[in-house]
Amino acid sequence: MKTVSRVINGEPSVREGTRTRVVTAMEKLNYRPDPSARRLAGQRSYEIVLAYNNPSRNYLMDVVSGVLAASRSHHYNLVLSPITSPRDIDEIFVHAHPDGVVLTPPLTDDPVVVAALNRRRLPYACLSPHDRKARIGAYIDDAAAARDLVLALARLGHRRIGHIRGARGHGAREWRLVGYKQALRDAGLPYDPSLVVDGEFLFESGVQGARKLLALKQPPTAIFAANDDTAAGVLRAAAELGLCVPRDLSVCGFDDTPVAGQILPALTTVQQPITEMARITTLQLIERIRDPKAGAMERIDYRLIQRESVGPAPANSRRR
Amino acid sequence: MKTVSRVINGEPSVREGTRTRVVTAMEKLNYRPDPSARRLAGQRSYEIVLAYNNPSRNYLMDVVSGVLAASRSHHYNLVLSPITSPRDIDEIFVHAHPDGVVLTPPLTDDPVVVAALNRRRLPYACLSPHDRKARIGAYIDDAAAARDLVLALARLGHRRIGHIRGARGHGAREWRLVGYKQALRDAGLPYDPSLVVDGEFLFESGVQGARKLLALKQPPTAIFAANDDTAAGVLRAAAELGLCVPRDLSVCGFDDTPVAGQILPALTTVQQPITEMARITTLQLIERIRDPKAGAMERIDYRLIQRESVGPAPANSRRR
DNA sequence: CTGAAAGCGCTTACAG
DNA sequence: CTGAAAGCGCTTACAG
Repeated sequence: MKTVSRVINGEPSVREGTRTRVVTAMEKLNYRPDPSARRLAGQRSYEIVLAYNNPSRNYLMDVVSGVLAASRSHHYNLVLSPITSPRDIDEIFVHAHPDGVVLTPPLTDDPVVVAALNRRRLPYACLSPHDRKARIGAYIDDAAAARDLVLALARLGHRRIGHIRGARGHGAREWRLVGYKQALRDAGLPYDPSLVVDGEFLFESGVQGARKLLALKQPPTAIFAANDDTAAGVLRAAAELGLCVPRDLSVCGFDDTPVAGQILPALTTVQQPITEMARITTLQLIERIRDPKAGAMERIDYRLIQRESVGPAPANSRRR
Repeated sequence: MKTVSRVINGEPSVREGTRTRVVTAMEKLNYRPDPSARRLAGQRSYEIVLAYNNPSRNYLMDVVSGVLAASRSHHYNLVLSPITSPRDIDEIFVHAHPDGVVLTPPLTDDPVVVAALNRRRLPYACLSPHDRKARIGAYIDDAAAARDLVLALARLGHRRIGHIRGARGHGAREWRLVGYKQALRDAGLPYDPSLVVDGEFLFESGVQGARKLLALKQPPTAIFAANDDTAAGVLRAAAELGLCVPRDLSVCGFDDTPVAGQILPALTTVQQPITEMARITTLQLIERIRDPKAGAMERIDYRLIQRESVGPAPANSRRR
């Protein structure tokens, strides 16, 4: 019995001949280990919780695909845990006794959540956290991507470039602002705080933010929205004001969600491979479950996507 | 022991006083039944599989929310099962031994899938199937909703109304065409097959379909797209042709996805409460798991959403 | 490297 | 209505 168990779980100390005989017999009998029995006897759940409170459906489904792929390939089950409030992080454990947790932003940087996990000594991995040190998971270099985007605007002659920020608590909010400022420095443009307004990664914050920016005495000729939904809101506000994009105003987003390619004009944006990032994050978690010292924070490549929403700065603005 | 088990599982034959004593003790000890042990001893998984092959992320996440809500409230776990090919329906059972399955379109009407489930005598419920008889689950009256939409176009003076259909295999594709034809009859308009083109519920099919329709000798003045993504594609094609919506062309979609309210112009569409429908569908499944004769097919209400993409028919078209 | 025993924490008959 | 026994199908020590 123990020998068969060893073969199933890929443990050492089984002679090759014995292993082969066991595997052959398993195939012949079409034997599948009973998950419930393994869990009960082994005192582990083989469950991975995906904790989320991110409202974006597109983002979440891409994450789910990646987590699912990684967990299945290692015989883990996925348990979805929408977190209504970070204080309710413990409600996870009512529905599951997971072997590990995958955190999505902004839960990745929520002190209450992280403390609860640490207290239980439960392994966890983070997708796109703000704080990348002492964490395992995956991320893209948001700052570099934002810098590339804004630098491209500057090269097209834009001198006043607005930024509508992401939602508080999201690491991406901070890193994308860092990249924005870096690009201004690199392009020799001044940093004007009035050109940076708050946002929430939502369509509505794009509308509000753009209205505020475009009402300035010296309005921007380009707006870098923290994500595509926000950028879509900017397009809406621009249309309301009778501005033509990109002739009168350049706009860029971030994420390359489906809407980015479908909206008019199509958005220049940054593509991040969310499914792949989620898969890698989950793989790190699984390594850590096996060995508390294993797992790393992996950097994943992003890609700039050039579409219709960006053009040269209006001629009159250049003369200023 | 048996008595406690009865209390936990809400079974009869426990004196009220005894029940209270058990419940009090459970709370005092913060006792939670071990799911693995229940599964092993009870020979059931307490798992519900959500099977899907629908590419729309928005739709799927709404479905997940509803299925999750219903299954949690009845102590079931949700297992996500993306079905690459209907022939691979059996791959579900590699990862789970579910007590029941929730089917989403177009799997709801896939004969291979349904046959596999019947063969295993596994309870299942359907969300928006084409065939509503002999099924349990939830649906909206797609035909009535489509009829309302198209009738509204006719009342605005449109006499040539195009339709871009949904994807093959989806019940909604058929029912929405039924409603379209019904509206034409009700409005006394002829049915012209050249005004109905194929589609796949995708942005790209909207672009292609609209190009085809607008290239007709007598092009339509209004297009009813089978869903919002398709309608977004229609807007794109219209813009390419220099047509102004709704002045030159009226467009309506279906589903009221986020893009419907964000696109320019915002789409007139039908809102269906997908999360609620998924919740009800799962509840039907849970009833059927308990009793093979229980469960029903519930009709859920839809709502017409009037926005900017629909207007009166162009004056010259009325003179025809 | 392999086998026999004990036990994971419940549910299911079954006896009272 | 309640209790004691057996068993669900594995894994974990432990002996050889």
